[in-house]
Parts: sequence; structure tokens; C-alpha cells
Amino acid sequence: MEQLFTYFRKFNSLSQGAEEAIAEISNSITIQKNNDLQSVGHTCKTIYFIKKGVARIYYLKDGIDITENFFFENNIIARVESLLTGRPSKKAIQILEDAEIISINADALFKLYDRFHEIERLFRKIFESAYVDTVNRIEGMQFHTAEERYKALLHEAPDVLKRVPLKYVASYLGITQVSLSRIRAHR
Amino acid sequence: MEQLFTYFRKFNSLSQGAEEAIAEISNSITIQKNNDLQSVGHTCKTIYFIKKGVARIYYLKDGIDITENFFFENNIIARVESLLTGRPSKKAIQILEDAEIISINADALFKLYDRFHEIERLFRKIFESAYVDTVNRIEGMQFHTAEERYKALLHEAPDVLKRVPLKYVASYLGITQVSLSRIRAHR
DNA sequence: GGTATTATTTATCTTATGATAAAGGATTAG
DNA sequence: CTAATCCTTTATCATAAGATAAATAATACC
Repeated sequence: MEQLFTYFRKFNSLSQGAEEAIAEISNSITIQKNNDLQSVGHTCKTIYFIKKGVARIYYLKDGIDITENFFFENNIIARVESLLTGRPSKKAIQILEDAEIISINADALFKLYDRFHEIERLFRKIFESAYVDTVNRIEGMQFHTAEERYKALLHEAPDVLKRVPLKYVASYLGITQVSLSRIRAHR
Repeated sequence: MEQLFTYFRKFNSLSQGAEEAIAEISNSITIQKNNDLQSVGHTCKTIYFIKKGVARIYYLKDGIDITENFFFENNIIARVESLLTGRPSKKAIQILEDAEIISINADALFKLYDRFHEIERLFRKIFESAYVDTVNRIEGMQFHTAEERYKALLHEAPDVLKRVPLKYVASYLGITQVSLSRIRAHR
């Protein structure tokens, strides 16, 4: 739990009472590589914090597996398009390295927003930050060649290329695995 | 002002005191077509509400004008990557149809978050909703041909194609104006 | 209302990436 | 340790989209 609270402090420090309230609605999970933490079609009611390991959000478009994003240790992961709308998610969360995870019950968390203004503020800031990351990612996707996007990833998030199978990286970059391989072969 | 409060009610209704507090930090602006409402390089400290008209956020990449997004009446517009981080924005806001706008002083607004929990909640919900839209847009950008993206726009936001010059639409779709023209000519 | 400017389309050529197939490598399971 | 499976690369061919240039259409300005 301490690792989670340390993460929280980067956004908004909580009182002990608020930390305890979150601890009460949280659970520890360990899960092995290649398993789905959450599967397609069910409404997301959980926010996860990755203590250790790697995960990705993915979905199937016309039967093709597409990675929306990767998540590493010390980060929150949630399928916001379901969590924040209450609609069933078309996406799944898959574990890519054996992981230790804290799950937070989102319904209970949202109820805590009324009791603890500071918790609402904390998650407001967390999601604002994720929102900014997403806006910046759109910029990276407009008017860049696949090679530029690959090089940017190599530069900005080399961990992805070291720890994640290339077949998942390709769809994240918006290209086929074969194209990615060609780009890596220098041209 | 009433038009803004009506918009707010879709997310979170405010008490009269909260509405008055927002009214105090807001101003009405009218601005003509083709002018920049906000220019590149300065830190965004304003949230705008469009009562009437059309606007876009754009930036220059290697001297090329790229549209990040379009905004129509009854919507909030802000350069969140600056507003929520305090960093200077690389983007500008341009008016595309003569507009009536309400500007809200963001520093003053964020101070109101302490006095009015309900205002913080309102804007939390507004930005969460915009976040979800942005996540969904990424999905649309991965693994779709330019033609599919054009047709999706035609279907989901025909107003864009009716009210906005095509040269701005092309970069929004991530293609050149010439490509867009070719796609419109059916193939 | 006519001219100048700006926006859009069309044409030609080039290139990056997709699709498919197959060969090597690497990893996993028994 | 071996076999089977899965991942990555390489090769070939087809095609969508970029770059550039020029023609046409629309809009704005005097």
C-alpha cells in the first residue's frame, strides 16, 4: 500500500483517514504473464495500480489485436472509456510480465469522493494528467511517418521495446508487425 | 451566461452561489472569423465556452498547419496541455465563424475549487468527458485508412465538413489536402 | 462588379506501408 | 533435450497516400 500512497503524493497528498479509507476498498493481486486481468465486454469497475510488472490495454478490430497503450510499474491503469461512462468496455487488460497489482473498487472510490474532498481532488489530478498524455499522443500520431513514431518511442519509452513483444508494439504504433520489422532493419 | 449554465447542468448542477461566483470571473467576447483567440507560445489561463460560432485548435509542425480539433457552439474549448500543466502552449485557437464566446479566468476558477466543491466536481466531470472523447479518437486513428476516417467524420460530425474549410479538415484527419480531395472524388 | 487572393481539384510520379508467404529464431511444454 | 508453438524477419507484389505542379472554383477586397 505504501507504494501506492507514494504514487498518490506526486499528485495530492492525503490525510491518514483518506489513505485508510482507500486501503479498505483495495486488494492485492498477483497475476501471471499472458493472462487477462480484465476481459472484453464487461463494465470496468476497477482502477488498478501496478506495483510490479507490465500490462497493456488492447482490443480487437475486425479480429485483429490492437494495443491501445502500455503500462509499467508505479502507474495507474484503467479502461477509462468504460470506467468514466458506465458503458461496457470493448477493451481488455492483459498482463505482459508477472505482476503485482493493487485493485481499487471504483464504485466505492467514487462514493468516497463525497466523504473526502481530497480523494476526489487526487483522482481529478490523476485523470487530468492522463488526459494531457493522451492529447499529446494524438499530436504524435498526426503527420508522422511510422519510422518517426518508432524512433520517438525508442527515445521516449525504450522500456516498451525492451520489455514488450514487438507484435504488440506494432499495433500501438499503428502499423503491422511486418512494417515494424522492416523499419527496425533500418529502412 | 444562462447558456453556459445550461451546458454545466449536463454534468453537474450548481447552486446559485456557485453560478454567481463563476459569473464574476467570466467575460463575454465577440470575435470575427479567421482571428486567433489565443496565440502560440503563451501559457493558457483561460477556458472558453462557445455560445455561437466555430473554432479550432491548431499548431505548426515544421511550418505546416495542423488542426488538432474543432469546436462548435455549446462546448468548452481549452488548450489542456497548457492549462493543466502550466507550461506554455505550442498551440493556438483560431475562430472559423464569427463567434460569441464566454471566457473564464482559469486561475480564479481553480481557486473557486476550494470554496465550492461542486465547481471542482463540475470541471472534473467536464474534463473526464473530454478525456474519454480523446481516448476514443485515438482508437479511430489506429488502423483506419484515410478514407475510413473521412467517412467516419462524414457520419459522426457532418457539421465539420459543412462549416470548416477542407484544408483544415485534412490535417485533422492526418492527411494532406490533396489526398482528402482525391478521397472525396470517390477514390 | 471585377480583380486578386485563397481554396479545391486534378494529374503525374514516387514512396511507404499493407498483404501474403515463407524462412529463421526464440520460447515453452512435455 | 526435443518437439511444437510462437515471434520476428525477409521477400515479393499491390496500393494508398505524399510531393509537386497546374488548372479550376470560390471568396474577399477594392
